[in-house]
Amino acid sequence: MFSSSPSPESLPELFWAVARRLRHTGRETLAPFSITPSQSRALGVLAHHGPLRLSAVADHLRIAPRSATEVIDGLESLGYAARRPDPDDRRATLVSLTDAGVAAGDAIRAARLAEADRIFGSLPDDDRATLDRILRGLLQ
Amino acid sequence: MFSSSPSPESLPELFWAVARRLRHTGRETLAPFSITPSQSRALGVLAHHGPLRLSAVADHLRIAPRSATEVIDGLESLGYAARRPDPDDRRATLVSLTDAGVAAGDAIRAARLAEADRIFGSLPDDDRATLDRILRGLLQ
DNA sequence: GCCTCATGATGAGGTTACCTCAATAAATAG
DNA sequence: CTATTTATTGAGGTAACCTCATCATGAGGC
Repeated sequence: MFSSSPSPESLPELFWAVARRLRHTGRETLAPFSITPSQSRALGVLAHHGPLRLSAVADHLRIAPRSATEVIDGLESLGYAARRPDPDDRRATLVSLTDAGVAAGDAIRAARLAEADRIFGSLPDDDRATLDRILRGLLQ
Repeated sequence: MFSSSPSPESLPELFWAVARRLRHTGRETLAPFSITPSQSRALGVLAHHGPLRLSAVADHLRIAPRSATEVIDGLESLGYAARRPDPDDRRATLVSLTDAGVAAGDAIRAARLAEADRIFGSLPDDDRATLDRILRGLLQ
């Protein structure tokens, strides 16, 4: 059905080929939790920072505030997050994880760790360290 | 407006941070051509393979045939591609690049090369080779 | 030649993850 | 007290995919 893909010849192409593979296994990791990638990112942010305003969630996810509303809507309908008014500012809404949300966050984190290990764990230690160093360099 | 991003602590996170940067500069590279990334991919495929059936384009892009129809619609409305009936099969449509399409393809290719050089060219030669080797390993 | 089944493209309609712009309410500065 | 700013959300839009149904054509069996 699909043409055989030629092995990528330039670094960007190679990089994107690996990204595609990572995205694919990432989707598989998330599938059992029936959570979307962006919801899982938001869940991670809330697990890490505790209750946040919607605008703060948007900030951390680097998306528009309006988009954070949607992501949190999703998490709320899954029973993983809850909104409550910010006692300090009646315009604002605080989002926090429910117990189920915390549990899901832990499970997803564990699954992600296993996934990372499955993919990057195949590399020898020094390659992992080198990859880390080079990628960090590409980030400036 | 945005929170300062913490430096990623795991390889996948690091990888995605680099991907985000690459995607961003990729968008900037493509912007002057007012072509979308998927249209540019299709243009590349047509430049490389010559006239193709829509289904073959879909194959190379690894998308559903129906989606190739849309991408080619876009390229056609930009004046970069043209449809004509396949003389060998009256069900099929051949897509080929117009002169403008070929020119745009060349310009985009050059811009992409410059972009890759700007990003990966900052690495020392041996790092580039090592990155190439490690990424290839991650592809299996 | 006719019938059935496979194939190529596309219409209709859906999804995800974003976006902008406008509205509303509440806070704050002058 | 008024003007401006801020926090969230409704309305509506986009890109890049998808599936399913439709329609024409091609190809094989008899």
